[in-house]
Amino acid sequence: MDKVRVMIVDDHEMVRLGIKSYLLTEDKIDFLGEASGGKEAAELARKTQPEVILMDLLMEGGTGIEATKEIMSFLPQCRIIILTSYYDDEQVFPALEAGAHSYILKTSSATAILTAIYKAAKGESVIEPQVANKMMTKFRPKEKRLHEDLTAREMDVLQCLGDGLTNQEIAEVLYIGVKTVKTHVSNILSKLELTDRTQAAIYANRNGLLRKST
Amino acid sequence: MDKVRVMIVDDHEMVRLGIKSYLLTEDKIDFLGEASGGKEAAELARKTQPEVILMDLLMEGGTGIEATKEIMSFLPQCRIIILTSYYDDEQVFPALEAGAHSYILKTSSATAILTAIYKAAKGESVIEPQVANKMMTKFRPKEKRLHEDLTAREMDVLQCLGDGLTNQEIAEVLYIGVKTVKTHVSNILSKLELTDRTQAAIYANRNGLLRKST
DNA sequence: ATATGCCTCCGTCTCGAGTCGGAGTTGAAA
DNA sequence: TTTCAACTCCGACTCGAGACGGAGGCATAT
Repeated sequence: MDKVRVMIVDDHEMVRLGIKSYLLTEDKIDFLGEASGGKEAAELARKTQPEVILMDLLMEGGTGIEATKEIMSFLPQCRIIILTSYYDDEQVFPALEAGAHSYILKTSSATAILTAIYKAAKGESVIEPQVANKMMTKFRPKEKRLHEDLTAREMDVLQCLGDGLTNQEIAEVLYIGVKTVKTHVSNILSKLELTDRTQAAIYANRNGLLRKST
Repeated sequence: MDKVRVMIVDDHEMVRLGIKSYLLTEDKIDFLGEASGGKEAAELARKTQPEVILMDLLMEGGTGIEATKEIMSFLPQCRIIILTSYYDDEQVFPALEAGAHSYILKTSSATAILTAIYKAAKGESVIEPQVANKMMTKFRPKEKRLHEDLTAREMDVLQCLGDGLTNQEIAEVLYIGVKTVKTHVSNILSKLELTDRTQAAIYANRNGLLRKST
């Protein structure tokens, strides 16, 4: 069997150093190079055509998700292993949707990561048990992303609710009548299956649906 | 000048590898060893008497805070540099109170970390600008921890508010009358300088004041 | 041309939320 | 013992919230 062609993407120089120093001691690994950001990663992947990419999720200037999508678009046979620090990351799903192949934690031992690389090269997925649990809990259809049924205007109102504004205040912010605000609020509560504005405010806060100007 | 005696504490094997591989190339660094947890760190520190310790904040089985406290108790002249992944960490203050000397992010370059080590050895502190900003925002007296004026019972009610319960539901949960709940809610709004339960619910959610059973 | 969906607004009605003032109980501190 | 803070409860009052039904304007799709 040939060497496995691997590249690393991570904005933490230390993490790159750590992985690299380990990979270089393995004679079945062909270390192609490293990148510190999404754009750089795509370029490097285009040049070196890796079989496996170790990709950090959280990077400054664009997440690993976008990089994953881009790379998958021109290198679909490439196996991308997501490396992340926390298992309660909200980005597990987007990552897997983007085409990530495995999802492992940085707390894993170096040997576990090596194993993941070899498995990925053979087409096998590696998902941490902790991450798998999160996935299962997220798969309940109800609580998933209920607010995507909202219209644009309703989203505006919901964001105001998340800031604790009264109907009157919302009306002033959005330049509409109080009655109109009430209509929107009623529709929001109905669509989100909630009973009052307080629960809507909590929903907005827990799902990060807030105005930027806050 | 003598070599700087340094040890590493981190439960991520890769991070230890990365830092170690870098430190070993520096001839002004005397690398004493590494530990993966708080207890192990304290033992190693006792044996090797390091001048500088690079300590991860988030570790399985006890945070770096406790380890920092323990080490400072028998090695007060030791400079402990906290290494963390995120700057919005709630543990900045506890860490500094525990005796941490510097607070830098893992996103820092390897050279920046080296600089921090040398500065720490000379007694200088290094605080990331992002962390410093967080500190400043936390220091504003108003918005600081306004909810610590609340009584125990009021905290109970606030936690229920944070879950979106009505007065009636809160009364049932806490085995008290609705009127009593109203009294508590009024006092809470007054103490937190808010106008209605919705804002209280937002406050509770943004400050992590929620019931564990949720 | 008709239909559909969204945004806007109106009036009415009910009900929970919140304020205000007052009051009894307990337990701990002075 | 007295004092004080916290928890509890009451009644009466005001007001915003939310439900419900109805309606017109406007854009897009069919």
